[in-house]
Amino acid sequence: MDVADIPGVPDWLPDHLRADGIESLYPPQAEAVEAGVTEGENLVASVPTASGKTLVATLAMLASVERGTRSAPDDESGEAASGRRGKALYIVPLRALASEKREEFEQFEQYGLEVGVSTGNYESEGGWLATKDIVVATSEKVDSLVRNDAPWLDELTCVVSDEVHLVDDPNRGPTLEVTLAKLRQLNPDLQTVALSATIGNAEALADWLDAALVDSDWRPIELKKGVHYGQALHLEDGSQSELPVRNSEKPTAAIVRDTLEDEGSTLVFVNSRRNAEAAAGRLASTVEPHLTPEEREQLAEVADEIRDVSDTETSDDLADAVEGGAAFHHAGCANDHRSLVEDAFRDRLIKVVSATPTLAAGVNTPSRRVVVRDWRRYDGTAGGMQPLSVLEVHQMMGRAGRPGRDPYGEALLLANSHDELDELFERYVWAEPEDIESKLAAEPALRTHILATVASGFANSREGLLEFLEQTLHASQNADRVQLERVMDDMIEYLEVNEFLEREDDGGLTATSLGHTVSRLYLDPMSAAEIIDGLRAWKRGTGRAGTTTDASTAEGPDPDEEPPGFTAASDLADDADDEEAERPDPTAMGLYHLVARTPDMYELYLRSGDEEEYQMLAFEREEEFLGSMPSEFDPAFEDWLSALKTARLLEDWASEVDEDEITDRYDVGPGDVRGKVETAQWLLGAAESLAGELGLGLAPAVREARVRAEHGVREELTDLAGVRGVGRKRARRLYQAGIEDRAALRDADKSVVLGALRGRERTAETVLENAGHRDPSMDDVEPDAAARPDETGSPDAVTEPDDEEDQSSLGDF
DNA sequence: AAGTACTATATCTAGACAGCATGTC
DNA sequence: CTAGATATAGTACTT
Repeated sequence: MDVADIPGVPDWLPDHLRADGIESLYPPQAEAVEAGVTEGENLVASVPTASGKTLVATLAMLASVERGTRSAPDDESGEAASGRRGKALYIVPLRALASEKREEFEQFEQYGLEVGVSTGNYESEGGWLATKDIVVATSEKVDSLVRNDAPWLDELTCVVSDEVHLVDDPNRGPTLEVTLAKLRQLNPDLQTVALSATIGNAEALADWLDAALVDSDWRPIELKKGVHYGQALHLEDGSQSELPVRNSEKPTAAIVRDTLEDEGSTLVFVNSRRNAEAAAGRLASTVEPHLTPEEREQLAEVADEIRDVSDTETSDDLADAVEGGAAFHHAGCANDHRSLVEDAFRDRLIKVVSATPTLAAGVNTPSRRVVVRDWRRYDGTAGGMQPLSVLEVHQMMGRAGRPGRDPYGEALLLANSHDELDELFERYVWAEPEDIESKLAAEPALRTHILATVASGFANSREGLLEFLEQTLHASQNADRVQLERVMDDMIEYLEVNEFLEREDDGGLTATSLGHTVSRLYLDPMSAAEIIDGLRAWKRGTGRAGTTTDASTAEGPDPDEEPPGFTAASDLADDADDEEAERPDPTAMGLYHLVARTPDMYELYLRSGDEEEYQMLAFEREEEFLGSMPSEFDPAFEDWLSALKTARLLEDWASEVDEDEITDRYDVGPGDVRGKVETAQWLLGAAESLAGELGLGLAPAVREARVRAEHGVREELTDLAGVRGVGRKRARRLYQAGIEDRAALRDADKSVVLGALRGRERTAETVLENAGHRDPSMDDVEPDAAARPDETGSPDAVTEPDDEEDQSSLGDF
C-alpha cells in the first residue's frame, strides 16, 4: 500500500514518510490500515520485533488526533464536545522505552503536535500533560494517573499498549490489564491499539479488546535461526555452514570471531550477571586484535566515560572490557553505564555485548548476530534451572539484523551434543511461542487492584467489582469465575481487617480515608499495613519479648487499641509530645528496615555466612526495630534478616560510606545501590504521608530518614546537601570547613568556600549562587588553605586526581 | 620458594514499576 | 527433586 493511500491521516504525513524513505507500507502495516486502524478501529497487532509496529501505532495516533472527538448524537453534556482535537496515550513497560518513544514522536512537533512523557522519575509537571496531543507513560504511571483522577484521561481518543504480551507477567501484567479496562470504561469511544510480540494466542487479546487482529511473521529483514554444534552452523532452512572452533576456544568466541571477519557485531545472551561479566572479559581478548587504531582510541574515550560514572569495581571491569571492544550489560550496571554501552554498540564501536535479559526487552539494540548462549536459567521457586520460554528466546533472537544495514540477521543457539542440537531445534527454532494468560487472579494483584478500583469509584460493591472484573482479560479467558471470586472475597476481607475498606450493611463497599491514601500513594496494601503496623507498634512501645503479637503476618491493629468506629483522621489533632515516658524517635535504621521488609522492596540475596552476621546485628540493634522481630525459628525470619541487609545498605549510604565500599560489602553493582535508594525514597515518602495521616507524630523522623537517603548524607548535612550543586561529598567538605548549613553558606567567607571545594572556582561560584550568596564571583579570591579538606592527613588525599566525578549523585536516570 | 597447570570442591544464580516536587558536575 | 559456569582451594609439579 502506497503511503498516499492511507485514509484518515493528516495531509502532511505522506510527504513526511517519503522524506524518511518510506514509500509504501510493509504488508502487516497495510493489513492494519485495511482493518481500519486509521479510522478508529480497535486493533491487536501480533508481529515480530522490528517489523514496523511503531508505525502502525503512530498512524493510529496521528489519525485519532486529527479526527478529534466525534460529536456523538446523544451527547448529554451538550455542545463543545465536537471539534476538539483527539488525544493519544502510548503505554510502555519501561522508563527507558518511554524516553525512546518520546524522541521518536518528537519528529511530529514540527506539525504542531505536542508530546509529553510521564514516568515515576520524570514527570512533566501536573497539568502540563493536559495540553499534549501524545502522552507516553509507563503502565504503572497510567494506573496512578487513573487513581489520582487526572482530568485529561477522559479526553483520550486513542490508547496504544506496547508490548502488551506482558499482561502475562505475574508481577506487572495485572496492572496493565486493569488499567486498560479502566481506560476503556472511562471512555467507551476509546480506540485501543495493542502491539504484541508474536504469541500463541493473539486472538485471545483481540477477543478481549473487541479488536481486529493482524497476526503475522513477516519481517523486513530475514531472520535465520539456527544452532551451532561442533564445527558447523545448522540453520532452520536446512543449510549447514562451517564455523570452526579452535582448540581451547569457546564456541561463543569462535562465533564472535567469525562475525567480526564479516565486520559484524554480536549480541550474546547469558543467564547471570557473573556470566555476562566473565564472558565480556574473555571476549574482549577475542575482539581486541581486530580493532583499528582509531577504534582503540574511541573505545578508550568511552571507557573513560564509564569510569567516570561510578568509582566501583563493576565500573572498572566494564571499562576494561570496553577498551577491548566488548562490554557486558545487566541490571547491576548504573543506567549511565547501560546507555553508554548501548550507544557505542549501536555505533558499531563495541563489537560484542554479553547481556542478561535487560537488553532483550529494553531499548532497540539490533545486532548482526545474536547468540543465545544459555537457554536455562536458575529459578529458586522451581528449585533449579528452568528452560527459558519460547517467547523470551524469540524476543532475544529478534534482536538480530539491523534494518537497512544487514542483508539478514542470524540468531544462534549453542549445542554441546547431537541430542541437544535436536532438542534446541525442536524446543526453540521450530517452536511456536506459548499462549499468554492473565495473572490477575493472584492475591497480590487483587489486593492492590480491588482497593484501587473501589477507591477511585469504579465499583462500590462486591457485585460492582465483579462487573468491573468482567472487562478484564482474565474474564475473557476464564469462563469459570470461582477462583477469582474466592480470592476476591479473601482480599476484600483482608482490606477490611486492615481498615482500608468498609463493608456497609447493604453490601456496599467504600474506601476509608486511609484506603484512599494507600491507593493514591500507589502502595501495595500489604506494604501499607506493614508500615502502619510498625509505626503504631513503635508508638505503643511494643515490640519487645513477651508481647509477641502476630505482627509478622501484618494483620490489623489490636482490637483493644482503639475504640470501635475509630478512623485514622480522627486523631490527627491530639497526640502531642505530652505523653509521659515518650519513646524516642525511631532511628533511620529502624525506618529503613521497616520499608525494606515491605513487599514493595525487592530483597537482597543472603549469601552463605550472611545469616550469622545479620543475626548478630539484629540482636545488637534490637531496640531500633519497629514492631517485633520474628523468632529465629519462624520461617519469616530469613526474610526479616534479608531486609536487615537492605536496611544496613541504606544506612551505609545515608552515613556517607563510599559507593565502591558499599558495592563491595554487599556484593552488588552500582545500579543496585541506586535502585535500592530510589525505592527506599519512594516508600519513605509514602510512609511519611501515612505517619502524618495516622497522627502519631512520627512524620518528622520519617522525613529525616528519607532526606538522608535521598542525598546519602548524615543528619547534620541534610540542609547543606539540599543546595543545588552540592552532593554528599561537597556537603561534607563544606561542613568540615565550618560551614554547617545553607544559611552559613549564604554568608560564608568566599575563600573558605573555595578552599573547601579544593580551589575549583566555577564550582564554588555555582554553589554560592545556588545558595543565594550576594556576590558569588570568585575573582581574586584565594582559597583558604586551612579549609582544604584532608581528612586522613595523608598527603595524597589532598591531591586526588578525580576532579570531576566526586559527586556520584543518584538523581540520574 | 615461588610460580604454574591442573583438578576437586564450593558458591551462586534476571529484571525494575510506583509518591512528590525539582534538578548532580 | 532437577544445572552449570565460575571462583577458590588444594595438589603436584616445574623453574
